[in-house]
Amino acid sequence: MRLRFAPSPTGQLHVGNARTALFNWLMARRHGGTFILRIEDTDVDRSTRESERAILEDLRWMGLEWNEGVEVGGDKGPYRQTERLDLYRAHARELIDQEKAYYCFCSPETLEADRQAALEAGRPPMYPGTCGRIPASEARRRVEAGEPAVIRFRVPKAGEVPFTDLVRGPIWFDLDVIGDFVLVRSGGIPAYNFAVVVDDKLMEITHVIRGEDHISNTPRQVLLYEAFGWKPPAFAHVSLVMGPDHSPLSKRHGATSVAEFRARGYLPEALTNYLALLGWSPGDGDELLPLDELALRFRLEDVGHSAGVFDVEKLAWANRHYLRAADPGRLARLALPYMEREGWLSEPTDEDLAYLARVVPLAAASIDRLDQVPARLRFLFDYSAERALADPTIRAEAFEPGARAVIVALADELRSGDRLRDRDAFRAAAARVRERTGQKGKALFHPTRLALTGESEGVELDLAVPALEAGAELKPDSGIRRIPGAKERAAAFASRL
RNA sequence: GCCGGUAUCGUCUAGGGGUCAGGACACGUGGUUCUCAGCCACGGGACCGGGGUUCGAAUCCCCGUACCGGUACCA
Repeated sequence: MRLRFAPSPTGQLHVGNARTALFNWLMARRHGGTFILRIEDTDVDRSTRESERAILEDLRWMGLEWNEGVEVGGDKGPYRQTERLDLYRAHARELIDQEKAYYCFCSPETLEADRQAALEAGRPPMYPGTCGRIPASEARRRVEAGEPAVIRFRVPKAGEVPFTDLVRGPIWFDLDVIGDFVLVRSGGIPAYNFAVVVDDKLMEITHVIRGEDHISNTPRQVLLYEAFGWKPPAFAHVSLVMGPDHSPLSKRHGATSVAEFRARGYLPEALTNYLALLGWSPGDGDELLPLDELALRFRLEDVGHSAGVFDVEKLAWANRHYLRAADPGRLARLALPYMEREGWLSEPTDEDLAYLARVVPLAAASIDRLDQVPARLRFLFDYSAERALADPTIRAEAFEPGARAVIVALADELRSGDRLRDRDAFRAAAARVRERTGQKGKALFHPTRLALTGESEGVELDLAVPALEAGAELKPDSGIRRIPGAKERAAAFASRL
Protein backbone atom coordinates (compact mmCIF):
# COMPACT_ATOMS: atom_id res chain seq x y z
CA MET A 1 0.00 0.00 0.00
CA ARG A 2 1.45 3.33 -1.05
CA LEU A 3 -0.05 6.67 -0.05
CA ARG A 4 0.99 10.23 -0.53
CA PHE A 5 0.42 13.73 0.68
CA ALA A 6 0.98 16.26 -2.07
CA PRO A 7 0.79 19.86 -0.87
CA SER A 8 1.27 22.96 -2.97
CA PRO A 9 3.94 25.14 -1.41
CA THR A 10 1.90 28.31 -1.68
CA GLY A 11 1.56 29.16 2.00
CA GLN A 12 1.44 27.69 5.45
CA LEU A 13 0.16 24.21 6.15
CA HIS A 14 -3.54 24.66 6.84
CA VAL A 15 -5.14 22.44 9.47
CA GLY A 16 -7.48 21.03 6.84
CA ASN A 17 -4.54 19.86 4.78
CA ALA A 18 -2.76 18.72 7.89
CA ARG A 19 -5.74 16.49 8.57
CA THR A 20 -5.55 15.04 5.07
CA ALA A 21 -1.84 14.39 5.59
CA LEU A 22 -2.63 12.76 8.92
CA PHE A 23 -5.24 10.42 7.43
CA ASN A 24 -2.80 9.36 4.72
CA TRP A 25 -0.09 8.81 7.29
CA LEU A 26 -2.40 6.84 9.61
CA MET A 27 -3.59 4.67 6.75
CA ALA A 28 -0.01 3.91 5.70
CA ARG A 29 0.98 3.23 9.29
CA ARG A 30 -1.99 1.02 9.94
CA HIS A 31 -1.27 -1.21 6.98
CA GLY A 32 2.49 -1.16 7.03
CA GLY A 33 2.45 0.87 3.83
CA THR A 34 4.63 3.64 2.48
CA PHE A 35 3.90 7.31 3.05
CA ILE A 36 5.22 9.58 0.31
CA LEU A 37 5.60 13.34 0.28
CA ARG A 38 5.38 15.03 -3.08
CA ILE A 39 5.52 18.74 -3.72
CA GLU A 40 3.03 20.07 -6.28
CA ASP A 41 4.69 23.29 -7.30
CA THR A 42 3.31 23.68 -10.80
CA ASP A 43 1.72 26.97 -9.82
CA VAL A 44 5.08 28.59 -10.32
CA ASP A 45 3.85 32.10 -9.54
CA ARG A 46 2.64 31.25 -6.07
CA SER A 47 4.95 28.41 -5.06
CA THR A 48 7.96 29.23 -2.92
CA ARG A 49 10.77 27.25 -1.37
CA GLU A 50 10.07 29.06 1.85
CA SER A 51 6.53 27.65 1.98
CA GLU A 52 7.83 24.22 1.13
CA ARG A 53 10.33 24.39 3.96
CA ALA A 54 7.64 25.54 6.38
CA ILE A 55 5.27 22.74 5.38
CA LEU A 56 7.95 20.11 5.81
CA GLU A 57 8.77 21.49 9.23
CA ASP A 58 5.11 21.41 10.28
CA LEU A 59 4.67 17.83 9.12
CA ARG A 60 7.72 16.74 11.04
CA TRP A 61 6.57 18.63 14.09
CA MET A 62 3.30 16.71 13.97
CA GLY A 63 5.26 13.50 13.82
CA LEU A 64 4.20 12.65 10.28
CA GLU A 65 7.51 11.47 8.88
CA TRP A 66 7.50 10.27 5.30
CA ASN A 67 9.32 7.24 3.94
CA GLU A 68 9.81 8.63 0.49
CA GLY A 69 9.80 12.06 -1.02
CA VAL A 70 11.37 15.46 -0.84
CA GLU A 71 14.48 15.61 1.36
CA VAL A 72 14.45 11.89 2.12
CA GLY A 73 14.64 10.58 -1.45
CA GLY A 74 13.40 7.30 -2.86
CA ASP A 75 13.60 5.52 -6.18
CA LYS A 76 10.43 7.02 -7.68
CA GLY A 77 11.73 10.57 -7.63
CA PRO A 78 12.22 13.36 -8.21
CA TYR A 79 9.46 14.34 -5.81
CA ARG A 80 8.98 17.93 -6.84
CA GLN A 81 6.77 18.40 -9.90
CA THR A 82 8.86 21.15 -11.45
CA GLU A 83 11.69 18.64 -11.52
CA ARG A 84 9.57 16.17 -13.46
CA LEU A 85 8.72 18.28 -16.48
CA ASP A 86 10.33 15.89 -18.97
CA LEU A 87 8.15 13.08 -17.66
CA TYR A 88 4.98 15.06 -18.26
CA ARG A 89 6.19 16.14 -21.69
CA ALA A 90 6.82 12.55 -22.77
CA HIS A 91 3.42 11.41 -21.58
CA ALA A 92 1.66 14.29 -23.26
CA ARG A 93 3.44 13.42 -26.50
CA GLU A 94 2.13 9.89 -26.19
CA LEU A 95 -1.46 11.09 -25.99
CA ILE A 96 -0.94 13.54 -28.86
CA ASP A 97 0.48 10.79 -31.03
CA GLN A 98 -2.55 8.64 -30.35
CA GLU A 99 -4.79 11.66 -30.99
CA LYS A 100 -6.23 11.29 -27.48
CA ALA A 101 -5.06 14.82 -26.92
CA TYR A 102 -4.65 17.78 -29.21
CA TYR A 103 -3.12 21.23 -29.45
CA CYS A 104 -5.46 24.11 -28.81
CA PHE A 105 -4.75 27.59 -30.13
CA CYS A 106 -7.80 29.37 -28.76
CA SER A 107 -7.06 32.69 -27.08
CA PRO A 108 -8.07 33.28 -23.47
CA GLU A 109 -10.47 35.97 -24.73
CA THR A 110 -12.29 33.57 -27.03
CA LEU A 111 -12.51 31.01 -24.26
CA GLU A 112 -13.95 33.53 -21.82
CA ALA A 113 -16.52 34.72 -24.36
CA ASP A 114 -17.63 31.14 -25.03
CA ARG A 115 -17.90 30.55 -21.33
CA GLN A 116 -20.13 33.55 -20.79
CA ALA A 117 -22.33 32.60 -23.71
CA ALA A 118 -22.80 29.09 -22.38
CA LEU A 119 -23.58 30.39 -18.92
CA GLU A 120 -26.24 32.73 -20.26
CA ALA A 121 -27.76 29.98 -22.35
CA GLY A 122 -28.01 27.90 -19.20
CA ARG A 123 -25.62 25.24 -20.44
CA PRO A 124 -22.61 23.88 -18.59
CA PRO A 125 -19.70 26.08 -19.61
CA MET A 126 -17.15 23.88 -21.25
CA TYR A 127 -14.69 23.99 -24.06
CA PRO A 128 -16.54 23.39 -27.37
CA GLY A 129 -13.74 21.34 -28.87
CA THR A 130 -13.00 23.73 -31.70
CA CYS A 131 -9.29 22.95 -32.03
CA GLY A 132 -9.97 19.26 -31.73
CA ARG A 133 -11.09 19.37 -35.33
CA ILE A 134 -7.81 20.80 -36.64
CA PRO A 135 -5.92 18.09 -38.54
CA ALA A 136 -2.94 16.83 -36.57
CA SER A 137 -0.45 17.73 -39.30
CA GLU A 138 -1.68 21.30 -39.46
CA ALA A 139 -1.59 21.62 -35.69
CA ARG A 140 1.95 20.37 -35.63
CA ARG A 141 2.99 22.92 -38.27
CA ARG A 142 1.48 25.75 -36.26
CA VAL A 143 3.19 24.62 -33.06
CA GLU A 144 6.52 24.35 -34.82
CA ALA A 145 5.97 27.81 -36.25
CA GLY A 146 5.91 29.01 -32.68
CA GLU A 147 2.21 29.64 -32.24
CA PRO A 148 1.29 29.43 -28.55
CA ALA A 149 -0.80 26.40 -27.71
CA VAL A 150 -2.06 24.33 -24.81
CA ILE A 151 -2.60 20.60 -24.97
CA ARG A 152 -6.13 19.43 -24.31
CA PHE A 153 -7.47 16.01 -23.56
CA ARG A 154 -10.08 14.73 -26.00
CA VAL A 155 -12.91 13.71 -23.66
CA PRO A 156 -15.16 10.97 -25.08
CA LYS A 157 -18.45 12.55 -26.16
CA ALA A 158 -20.89 10.26 -24.42
CA GLY A 159 -21.13 7.81 -21.60
CA GLU A 160 -20.28 8.06 -17.94
CA VAL A 161 -17.30 7.71 -15.66
CA PRO A 162 -17.95 5.72 -12.53
CA PHE A 163 -15.54 5.29 -9.67
CA THR A 164 -15.74 3.96 -6.17
CA ASP A 165 -14.93 6.28 -3.34
CA LEU A 166 -13.71 4.43 -0.27
CA VAL A 167 -15.51 6.76 2.07
CA ARG A 168 -18.61 7.65 0.03
CA GLY A 169 -19.30 4.63 -2.11
CA PRO A 170 -19.95 4.64 -5.86
CA ILE A 171 -20.07 7.96 -7.70
CA TRP A 172 -20.92 8.62 -11.37
CA PHE A 173 -20.31 11.54 -13.65
CA ASP A 174 -21.90 12.01 -17.06
CA LEU A 175 -19.31 12.66 -19.74
CA ASP A 176 -21.41 15.37 -21.34
CA VAL A 177 -20.64 17.74 -18.48
CA ILE A 178 -16.91 17.36 -18.87
CA GLY A 179 -15.21 19.53 -21.46
CA ASP A 180 -11.87 18.92 -23.12
CA PHE A 181 -9.62 20.00 -20.27
CA VAL A 182 -6.07 21.32 -20.39
CA LEU A 183 -3.23 18.86 -19.85
CA VAL A 184 -0.29 21.12 -20.51
CA ARG A 185 -0.37 24.88 -20.26
CA SER A 186 1.08 27.12 -22.94
CA GLY A 187 4.30 27.55 -21.01
CA GLY A 188 4.87 23.82 -21.01
CA ILE A 189 3.90 23.43 -17.37
CA PRO A 190 1.42 20.62 -16.77
CA ALA A 191 -1.99 21.34 -15.31
CA TYR A 192 -2.98 19.69 -12.03
CA ASN A 193 -5.16 16.88 -13.35
CA PHE A 194 -2.47 15.70 -15.71
CA ALA A 195 0.48 15.98 -13.37
CA VAL A 196 -1.23 14.09 -10.54
CA VAL A 197 -2.16 11.19 -12.75
CA VAL A 198 1.32 10.82 -14.20
CA ASP A 199 2.89 11.16 -10.76
CA ASP A 200 0.50 8.88 -8.89
CA LYS A 201 0.99 6.22 -11.55
CA LEU A 202 4.76 6.52 -11.73
CA MET A 203 5.06 6.63 -7.96
CA GLU A 204 2.82 3.57 -7.80
CA ILE A 205 0.33 5.18 -5.46
CA THR A 206 -2.38 2.69 -4.51
CA HIS A 207 -4.67 4.89 -2.41
CA VAL A 208 -5.39 8.54 -2.96
CA ILE A 209 -6.81 10.17 0.15
CA ARG A 210 -7.51 13.86 -0.43
CA GLY A 211 -10.01 16.64 0.24
CA GLU A 212 -13.49 16.44 -1.20
CA ASP A 213 -12.78 19.51 -3.28
CA HIS A 214 -11.11 17.03 -5.63
CA ILE A 215 -14.09 14.82 -6.10
CA SER A 216 -15.14 16.45 -9.36
CA ASN A 217 -11.56 16.24 -10.65
CA THR A 218 -11.63 12.51 -10.19
CA PRO A 219 -13.58 11.60 -13.36
CA ARG A 220 -11.08 13.58 -15.44
CA GLN A 221 -8.26 11.71 -13.83
CA VAL A 222 -9.97 8.37 -14.29
CA LEU A 223 -10.33 9.22 -17.99
CA LEU A 224 -6.61 9.82 -18.18
CA TYR A 225 -5.79 6.54 -16.48
CA GLU A 226 -7.96 4.83 -19.07
CA ALA A 227 -6.36 6.70 -21.97
CA PHE A 228 -2.96 5.49 -20.84
CA GLY A 229 -4.24 2.00 -20.23
CA TRP A 230 -3.45 2.26 -16.53
CA LYS A 231 -5.40 1.00 -13.56
CA PRO A 232 -6.57 3.89 -11.37
CA PRO A 233 -5.73 3.89 -7.65
CA ALA A 234 -8.44 3.69 -5.02
CA PHE A 235 -9.86 7.09 -4.16
CA ALA A 236 -11.07 8.37 -0.82
CA HIS A 237 -12.35 11.91 -0.41
CA VAL A 238 -12.50 13.36 3.05
CA SER A 239 -14.68 16.32 3.89
CA LEU A 240 -13.40 19.80 4.42
CA VAL A 241 -12.81 21.67 7.67
CA MET A 242 -15.12 24.59 8.42
CA GLY A 243 -15.15 27.56 10.75
CA PRO A 244 -17.77 28.03 13.50
CA ASP A 245 -20.04 29.85 11.03
CA HIS A 246 -19.88 26.86 8.74
CA SER A 247 -17.94 28.67 6.07
CA PRO A 248 -14.54 27.37 5.02
CA LEU A 249 -12.02 27.89 7.80
CA SER A 250 -10.11 31.09 7.12
CA LYS A 251 -7.98 33.66 8.89
CA ARG A 252 -10.96 35.58 10.10
CA HIS A 253 -11.79 32.58 12.28
CA GLY A 254 -8.43 32.97 14.02
CA ALA A 255 -5.58 30.52 13.76
CA THR A 256 -5.81 28.21 10.76
CA SER A 257 -2.30 26.94 10.21
CA VAL A 258 -0.29 24.34 12.02
CA ALA A 259 2.46 26.90 12.56
CA GLU A 260 0.10 29.23 14.38
CA PHE A 261 -1.12 26.52 16.70
CA ARG A 262 2.44 25.54 17.42
CA ALA A 263 3.35 29.15 18.17
CA ARG A 264 0.50 29.40 20.66
CA GLY A 265 1.81 26.43 22.52
CA TYR A 266 -0.33 23.53 21.45
CA LEU A 267 1.42 20.18 21.68
CA PRO A 268 1.70 18.19 18.45
CA GLU A 269 0.06 15.13 19.99
CA ALA A 270 -2.92 17.27 20.95
CA LEU A 271 -3.31 18.68 17.45
CA THR A 272 -3.03 15.31 15.73
CA ASN A 273 -5.39 13.72 18.24
CA TYR A 274 -7.97 16.46 17.78
CA LEU A 275 -7.65 16.51 14.00
CA ALA A 276 -8.14 12.75 13.82
CA LEU A 277 -11.34 13.09 15.84
CA LEU A 278 -12.66 15.67 13.42
CA GLY A 279 -14.44 13.43 10.95
CA TRP A 280 -13.29 10.13 12.28
CA SER A 281 -14.35 8.11 15.29
CA PRO A 282 -12.89 4.94 16.73
CA GLY A 283 -16.42 3.71 17.43
CA ASP A 284 -16.11 3.07 21.14
CA GLY A 285 -16.05 6.09 23.37
CA ASP A 286 -12.29 6.56 23.39
CA GLU A 287 -11.14 9.99 22.34
CA LEU A 288 -7.78 10.67 23.94
CA LEU A 289 -5.53 8.70 21.64
CA PRO A 290 -1.91 9.51 20.88
CA LEU A 291 -0.55 9.11 17.37
CA ASP A 292 0.46 5.44 17.50
CA GLU A 293 -2.80 4.48 19.12
CA LEU A 294 -4.63 6.30 16.34
CA ALA A 295 -2.58 4.40 13.79
CA LEU A 296 -3.70 1.14 15.33
CA ARG A 297 -7.38 1.99 15.12
CA PHE A 298 -7.73 4.10 12.00
CA ARG A 299 -10.03 2.78 9.29
CA LEU A 300 -11.17 4.67 6.22
CA GLU A 301 -14.64 3.15 6.57
CA ASP A 302 -15.03 4.98 9.85
CA VAL A 303 -14.35 8.38 8.34
CA GLY A 304 -17.46 10.57 8.32
CA HIS A 305 -19.02 12.03 5.20
CA SER A 306 -19.90 15.51 6.34
CA ALA A 307 -17.81 18.61 6.81
CA GLY A 308 -16.57 19.27 10.33
CA VAL A 309 -16.50 22.50 12.26
CA PHE A 310 -13.12 23.17 13.81
CA ASP A 311 -13.69 23.50 17.56
CA VAL A 312 -10.86 25.27 19.35
CA GLU A 313 -12.42 24.44 22.71
CA LYS A 314 -12.13 20.75 22.13
CA LEU A 315 -8.59 21.17 20.82
CA ALA A 316 -7.82 23.02 24.06
CA TRP A 317 -9.29 20.16 26.04
CA ALA A 318 -7.00 17.69 24.29
CA ASN A 319 -4.08 20.03 24.80
CA ARG A 320 -4.77 20.32 28.53
CA HIS A 321 -4.71 16.58 28.71
CA TYR A 322 -1.35 16.21 27.00
CA LEU A 323 0.10 19.19 28.86
CA ARG A 324 -0.50 17.36 32.12
CA ALA A 325 0.94 14.15 30.82
CA ALA A 326 4.05 15.69 29.28
CA ASP A 327 7.56 15.10 30.56
CA PRO A 328 8.68 17.99 32.85
CA GLY A 329 11.97 18.51 31.03
CA ARG A 330 10.24 18.72 27.70
CA LEU A 331 7.67 21.14 29.10
CA ALA A 332 10.42 23.36 30.46
CA ARG A 333 12.19 23.39 27.11
CA LEU A 334 9.01 24.18 25.23
CA ALA A 335 8.02 26.94 27.63
CA LEU A 336 11.46 28.58 27.55
CA PRO A 337 10.80 30.93 24.62
CA TYR A 338 7.68 32.35 26.25
CA MET A 339 9.55 33.12 29.45
CA GLU A 340 12.56 34.55 27.65
CA ARG A 341 10.17 36.86 25.88
CA GLU A 342 9.13 38.17 29.30
CA GLY A 343 12.73 38.91 30.09
CA TRP A 344 12.73 36.49 33.00
CA LEU A 345 15.82 34.59 31.99
CA SER A 346 18.49 34.11 29.40
CA GLU A 347 21.15 31.48 28.81
CA PRO A 348 19.81 29.09 31.43
CA THR A 349 22.28 26.87 33.27
CA ASP A 350 21.59 23.19 33.87
CA GLU A 351 20.46 24.07 37.35
CA ASP A 352 18.06 26.64 35.87
CA LEU A 353 16.62 24.06 33.52
CA ALA A 354 16.12 21.67 36.39
CA TYR A 355 14.34 24.43 38.29
CA LEU A 356 12.12 25.19 35.31
CA ALA A 357 11.34 21.50 34.93
CA ARG A 358 10.09 21.60 38.49
CA VAL A 359 8.09 24.74 38.09
CA VAL A 360 6.61 24.70 34.58
CA PRO A 361 4.50 21.60 35.25
CA LEU A 362 2.87 23.54 38.09
CA ALA A 363 1.65 26.01 35.49
CA ALA A 364 0.88 23.34 32.92
CA ALA A 365 -1.62 21.77 35.29
CA SER A 366 -4.05 24.60 34.81
CA ILE A 367 -3.58 26.16 31.40
CA ASP A 368 -4.77 25.46 27.88
CA ARG A 369 -1.62 26.40 26.01
CA LEU A 370 2.06 26.98 26.68
CA ASP A 371 1.79 30.67 25.82
CA GLN A 372 -0.19 30.99 29.05
CA VAL A 373 2.77 29.85 31.14
CA PRO A 374 4.02 33.38 31.86
CA ALA A 375 0.69 34.51 33.29
CA ARG A 376 0.69 31.49 35.54
CA LEU A 377 4.31 31.84 36.66
CA ARG A 378 4.51 35.59 36.98
CA PHE A 379 4.28 35.24 40.77
CA LEU A 380 7.71 33.58 40.74
CA PHE A 381 9.72 35.71 38.39
CA ASP A 382 8.02 39.05 38.68
CA TYR A 383 6.85 39.53 42.27
CA SER A 384 6.23 43.04 43.55
CA ALA A 385 4.40 43.82 46.76
CA GLU A 386 4.12 47.42 45.69
CA ARG A 387 2.51 46.62 42.36
CA ALA A 388 0.17 44.09 43.96
CA LEU A 389 -1.07 46.66 46.45
CA ALA A 390 -1.65 49.15 43.69
CA ASP A 391 -4.50 46.92 42.57
CA PRO A 392 -7.66 48.26 44.28
CA THR A 393 -9.17 44.82 44.81
CA ILE A 394 -6.06 43.30 46.31
CA ARG A 395 -5.51 46.39 48.38
CA ALA A 396 -9.01 46.21 49.84
CA GLU A 397 -8.62 42.53 50.62
CA ALA A 398 -5.23 42.98 52.25
CA PHE A 399 -6.34 45.88 54.42
CA GLU A 400 -9.31 43.99 55.78
CA PRO A 401 -8.42 43.67 59.53
CA GLY A 402 -8.38 39.87 59.69
CA ALA A 403 -6.27 39.63 56.55
CA ARG A 404 -3.92 42.28 57.71
CA ALA A 405 -3.38 40.41 60.98
CA VAL A 406 -2.59 37.24 59.08
CA ILE A 407 -0.03 38.96 56.89
CA VAL A 408 1.68 40.71 59.76
CA ALA A 409 1.82 37.46 61.73
CA LEU A 410 3.12 35.64 58.70
CA ALA A 411 5.92 38.15 58.19
CA ASP A 412 6.85 37.85 61.82
CA GLU A 413 6.69 34.07 61.77
CA LEU A 414 8.90 33.85 58.71
CA ARG A 415 11.48 36.35 59.94
CA SER A 416 13.36 33.83 62.01
CA GLY A 417 12.31 30.48 60.61
CA ASP A 418 13.78 28.21 57.95
CA ARG A 419 12.82 28.35 54.32
CA LEU A 420 9.52 26.65 53.55
CA ARG A 421 11.15 24.06 51.31
CA ASP A 422 8.24 21.65 51.15
CA ARG A 423 4.56 21.31 51.65
CA ASP A 424 4.86 20.32 55.28
CA ALA A 425 7.05 23.27 56.17
CA PHE A 426 4.55 25.60 54.57
CA ARG A 427 1.63 23.97 56.33
CA ALA A 428 3.41 24.14 59.65
CA ALA A 429 4.03 27.85 59.18
CA ALA A 430 0.41 28.38 58.19
CA ALA A 431 -0.70 26.49 61.30
CA ARG A 432 1.38 28.78 63.50
CA VAL A 433 -0.17 31.83 61.89
CA ARG A 434 -3.58 30.31 62.44
CA GLU A 435 -2.86 29.89 66.13
CA ARG A 436 -1.63 33.43 66.50
CA THR A 437 -4.50 35.06 64.63
CA GLY A 438 -7.40 32.68 65.01
CA GLN A 439 -7.96 32.92 61.26
CA LYS A 440 -8.46 29.72 59.35
CA GLY A 441 -9.52 28.37 55.98
CA LYS A 442 -10.04 30.99 53.37
CA ALA A 443 -9.44 33.81 55.84
CA LEU A 444 -6.01 32.37 56.50
CA PHE A 445 -4.90 31.23 53.08
CA HIS A 446 -6.18 34.01 50.90
CA PRO A 447 -4.20 36.77 52.65
CA THR A 448 -1.21 34.44 52.65
CA ARG A 449 -1.56 34.04 48.89
CA LEU A 450 -1.79 37.79 48.45
CA ALA A 451 1.35 38.45 50.40
CA LEU A 452 3.45 35.63 49.02
CA THR A 453 2.42 35.72 45.35
CA GLY A 454 1.02 39.19 44.88
CA GLU A 455 -1.96 37.63 43.14
CA SER A 456 -5.42 36.58 44.23
CA GLU A 457 -5.48 33.37 42.27
CA GLY A 458 -2.99 30.89 40.95
CA VAL A 459 -1.06 27.73 41.67
CA GLU A 460 -1.90 25.84 44.87
CA LEU A 461 -0.01 27.45 47.75
CA ASP A 462 1.25 24.07 48.90
CA LEU A 463 3.22 23.93 45.68
CA ALA A 464 3.74 27.58 44.91
CA VAL A 465 5.48 28.44 48.15
CA PRO A 466 8.13 25.68 48.06
CA ALA A 467 8.67 26.59 44.39
CA LEU A 468 9.38 30.19 45.16
CA GLU A 469 11.62 29.29 48.06
CA ALA A 470 13.63 27.05 45.76
CA GLY A 471 13.85 29.91 43.27
CA ALA A 472 15.30 32.12 45.96
CA GLU A 473 18.09 29.62 46.42
CA LEU A 474 19.26 29.58 42.81
CA LYS A 475 23.01 30.12 42.52
CA PRO A 476 24.45 33.52 41.55
CA ASP A 477 25.49 32.26 38.10
CA SER A 478 21.85 31.56 37.26
CA GLY A 479 20.42 33.04 34.08
CA ILE A 480 17.13 33.49 35.87
CA ARG A 481 16.19 36.86 37.23
CA ARG A 482 16.43 36.95 41.04
CA ILE A 483 13.46 35.45 42.83
CA PRO A 484 12.64 36.77 46.30
CA GLY A 485 11.90 34.17 49.00
CA ALA A 486 8.87 33.93 51.23
CA LYS A 487 10.44 35.78 54.16
CA GLU A 488 11.37 38.68 51.95
CA ARG A 489 7.97 38.79 50.30
CA ALA A 490 6.02 38.69 53.52
CA ALA A 491 8.19 41.44 55.01
CA ALA A 492 7.84 43.65 51.96
CA PHE A 493 4.11 43.15 51.83
CA ALA A 494 3.53 43.64 55.55
CA SER A 495 5.59 46.80 55.65
CA ARG A 496 3.18 48.43 53.23
CA LEU A 497 0.04 47.74 55.22
C1' G B 1 -27.52 27.90 -14.13
C1' C B 2 -25.39 22.92 -14.50
C1' C B 3 -22.78 18.72 -12.09
C1' G B 4 -21.31 16.37 -7.57
C1' G B 5 -21.27 15.81 -2.21
C1' U B 6 -23.50 16.29 2.70
C1' A B 7 -27.55 16.51 6.57
C1' U B 8 -28.39 13.07 14.74
C1' C B 9 -27.73 17.94 20.92
C1' G B 10 -24.31 24.71 20.04
C1' U B 11 -19.80 21.48 18.22
C1' C B 12 -17.39 16.42 17.18
C1' U B 13 -19.85 11.90 16.94
C1' A B 14 -22.21 6.44 18.19
C1' G B 15 -26.35 4.03 16.58
C1' G B 16 -29.99 2.72 13.13
C1' G B 17 -37.61 -0.21 11.14
C1' G B 18 -39.87 -0.84 17.86
C1' U B 19 -33.62 2.26 22.10
C1' C B 20 -35.23 6.20 28.18
C1' A B 21 -31.50 7.99 20.72
C1' G B 22 -25.50 6.72 23.85
C1' G B 23 -20.61 9.33 24.49
C1' A B 24 -17.13 13.60 24.25
C1' C B 25 -16.27 19.11 24.13
C1' A B 26 -18.88 23.37 25.63
C1' C B 27 -22.80 25.07 29.11
C1' G B 28 -25.66 25.21 34.13
C1' U B 29 -25.99 23.57 39.47
C1' G B 30 -23.68 21.33 43.71
C1' G B 31 -19.25 19.09 46.03
C1' U B 32 -13.82 18.85 46.69
C1' U B 33 -12.96 23.07 54.41
C1' C B 34 -7.47 29.45 49.79
C1' U B 35 -8.40 30.82 44.49
C1' C B 36 -8.23 29.47 39.19
C1' A B 37 -7.77 24.90 36.60
C1' G B 38 -8.77 19.86 37.46
C1' C B 39 -11.68 16.02 39.47
C1' C B 40 -16.64 13.96 41.15
C1' A B 41 -22.06 14.15 41.02
C1' C B 42 -26.38 15.99 38.90
C1' G B 43 -28.90 18.73 34.87
C1' G B 44 -30.67 21.16 30.19
C1' G B 45 -29.86 20.11 25.04
C1' A B 46 -30.55 16.56 18.68
C1' C B 47 -32.50 12.65 14.47
C1' C B 48 -33.42 19.51 8.27
C1' G B 49 -38.79 19.84 6.09
C1' G B 50 -42.89 17.49 3.51
C1' G B 51 -44.99 13.27 1.45
C1' G B 52 -44.95 7.93 0.97
C1' U B 53 -44.03 2.41 2.41
C1' U B 54 -45.13 0.00 7.21
C1' C B 55 -48.85 -2.18 12.77
C1' G B 56 -44.62 1.10 13.68
C1' A B 57 -39.90 5.69 10.27
C1' A B 58 -34.89 9.24 13.24
C1' U B 59 -33.65 4.71 10.34
C1' C B 60 -36.19 2.64 3.82
C1' C B 61 -38.17 5.46 -0.84
C1' C B 62 -39.52 10.14 -3.27
C1' C B 63 -39.63 15.41 -3.44
C1' G B 64 -37.89 19.77 -1.38
C1' U B 65 -34.60 22.93 1.52
C1' A B 66 -29.93 24.36 3.37
C1' C B 67 -24.82 24.12 3.32
C1' C B 68 -20.13 22.74 0.90
C1' G B 69 -17.33 21.70 -3.50
C1' G B 70 -16.56 21.87 -8.81
C1' U B 71 -17.74 24.15 -13.29
C1' A B 72 -9.71 27.75 -14.76
C1' C B 73 -3.67 27.71 -19.01
C1' C B 74 -5.08 27.20 -9.33
C1' A B 75 -4.14 23.10 -7.01
